[in-house]
Amino acid sequence: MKELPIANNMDVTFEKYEAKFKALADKKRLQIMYELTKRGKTCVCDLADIMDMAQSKLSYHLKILLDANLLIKETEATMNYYELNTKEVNHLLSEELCCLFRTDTNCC
Amino acid sequence: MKELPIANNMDVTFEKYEAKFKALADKKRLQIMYELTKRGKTCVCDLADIMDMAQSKLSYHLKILLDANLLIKETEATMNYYELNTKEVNHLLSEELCCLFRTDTNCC
DNA sequence: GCTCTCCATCAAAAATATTTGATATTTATG
DNA sequence: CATAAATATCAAATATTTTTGATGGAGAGC
Repeated sequence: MKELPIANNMDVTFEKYEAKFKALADKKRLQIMYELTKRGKTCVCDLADIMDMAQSKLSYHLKILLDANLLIKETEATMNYYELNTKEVNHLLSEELCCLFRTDTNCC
Repeated sequence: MKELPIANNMDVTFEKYEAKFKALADKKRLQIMYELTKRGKTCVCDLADIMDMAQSKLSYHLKILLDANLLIKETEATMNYYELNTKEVNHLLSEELCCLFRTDTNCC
């Protein structure tokens, strides 16, 4: 029976948050979050205009945010809509960051 | 006179948070934060033992956290002590993350 | 069925970040 | 003063992430 270092049971936790912070660790992705906070549910094509970003590049960044569970995706016909995963963002970020990346009733 | 895109005044903000989230976006660095949350002010040599990490590598990661203002550094003689920048961490992270990376009176 | 729009995915290239081992700096100690 | 301990920094090697342009699939309209 292999002994594990004490901190090892935390590894899964660290990995989980690593993924989430990695997703947030990019200017462009923060701007995507910001735009979605302001605009609510938005399709990729509109977002491509707003962000002035090549479509494949935008898809790449959206996927990273989606995989981190920071966004929610909905498909309607040929269009894909993305919106903020408010619950997850609120779980992660402070009240003070709400103006930027959170949508709350009692904030700001 | 050059016109700036509307979102440009936010760029500085996005860059600021990009740097902070980048610093948090690493398993090892999250573990450093965790250890410092538990232990308080700790010298690099002790941290190297705890983290089981080469000294130059540890210094590299500490510098990233320090540059992001997530840690505070104090020099005493030949030893360098690091501790959590509680204020900054609290400004960034949610209450729910306090058990891991925040030191608060009324938390957990 | 053909063509168009919307969007994800892929592979190659480019850019960044991390690791490693060596070296330099500072202070303490004999 | 010589040496040792603690730590930062540097440069080269690796590894990871991001960008780019091309390709393909799915639904809508003709």
